[in-house]
Amino acid sequence: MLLYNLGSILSAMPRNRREEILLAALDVFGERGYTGASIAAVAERVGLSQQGVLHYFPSKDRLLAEVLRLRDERGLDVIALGNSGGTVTLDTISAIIDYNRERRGIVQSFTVLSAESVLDDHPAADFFRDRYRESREWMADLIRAECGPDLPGGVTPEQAAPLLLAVMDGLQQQWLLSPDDVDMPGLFRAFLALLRANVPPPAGD
Amino acid sequence: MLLYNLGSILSAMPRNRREEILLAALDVFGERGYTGASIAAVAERVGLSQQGVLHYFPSKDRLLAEVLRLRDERGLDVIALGNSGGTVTLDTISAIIDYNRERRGIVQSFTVLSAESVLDDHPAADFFRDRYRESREWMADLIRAECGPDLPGGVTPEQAAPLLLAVMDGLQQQWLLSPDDVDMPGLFRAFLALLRANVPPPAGD
DNA sequence: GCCGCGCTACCGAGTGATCGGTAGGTGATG
DNA sequence: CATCACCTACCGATCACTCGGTAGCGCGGC
Repeated sequence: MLLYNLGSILSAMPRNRREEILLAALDVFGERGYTGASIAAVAERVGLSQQGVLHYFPSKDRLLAEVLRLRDERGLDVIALGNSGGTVTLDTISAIIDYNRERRGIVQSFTVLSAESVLDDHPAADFFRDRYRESREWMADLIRAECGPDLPGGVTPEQAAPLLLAVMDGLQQQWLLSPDDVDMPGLFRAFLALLRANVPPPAGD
Repeated sequence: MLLYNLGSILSAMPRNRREEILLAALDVFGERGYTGASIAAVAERVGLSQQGVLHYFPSKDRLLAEVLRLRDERGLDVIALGNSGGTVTLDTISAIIDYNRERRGIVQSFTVLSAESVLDDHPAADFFRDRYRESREWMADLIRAECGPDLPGGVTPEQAAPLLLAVMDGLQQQWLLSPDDVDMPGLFRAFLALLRANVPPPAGD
């Protein structure tokens, strides 16, 4: 579910130490997972001591929270940026996935963190639970607007929405493991083709 | 020691220590992830010392490897169980997902471990990479056998296979976070309906 | 029958490394 | 003189893993 989370934010030069740390932390979380990551590793990446990082963020949990908050704040801009002025469509999302293929680190960070969040008492659980809920609603609206209320096979937009998010997540998972075997953008477009297939409704109507 | 005898009397199925450890490890890995899990936690769950566990499995990596092997065996059992003697179909997979809903711990273990495997140098990376590759081929065959070579929207079975696996994984992710909001089996069947939208339902039976 | 011998199944104690986090300081800037 | 930025030093906990045992069991020899 890497929708808001595009990489363009990260390529920008960090303005201050705080932000520098947040960017490094996102990288490290993506490489080792939240549990496996250490504050010291983040510190090393920005040329600080571990306590230097703790000066800006009082705990590892808070650091994670701020990393996620940063993506939330900035990510919405990116979608607006992706199709300047127009409405978001399924093709916009498709374009985002195209772009994601070149930002493996970011994809991995969010895939890892969201998957890890299902662990017992994980500090990011609420974040991702809310995020999925919002995304499902948003996607259902988007699908209905584009495909109408009736999808092939009698599927509803409310059903298609979690399926679409699942496809995004699942494809990222497979792509991260075998980038050469899995054509993530092509497969996502194939899924869109399933949604948009013109199939005569089974019975009357 | 009398304790051993007592233990085997109390447990319904007197399994050996190795297997006991593997089952406990699967649980612990599912709850804390591989990185976050400790050998000591596994040991405590089976009433051994940490060194007792290391007596059976020389390292944490090896323990993980054996756990995954066990899970694969069990998974095959479930498939065989789901349709005794017959060929595996998409509905068989659907039945497995029904069954999985009542086995949250197992689903979580496997979801967490597979997601974690995309981390750099993760010991389960090869396992899951191979497993996905095999599953994609197997699923493509299965879809072709059931839906023919042409799916709605011009999608091929080779495209539908990774999509189906992605849907399974992604739905598990959402379901684990919000079990009450996500009807995993129903949504999976909705995806199957998308795949079968233009094929007439099989006659007979 | 019982005695030693090797084998399995563990455990207690400890290794060095690393973890997240605290306490208290220093030096530069204002 | 105060505040910020960041440090050294340290803490207790925990990590995977090693070492060196010991207790019980089966087995062969006498």
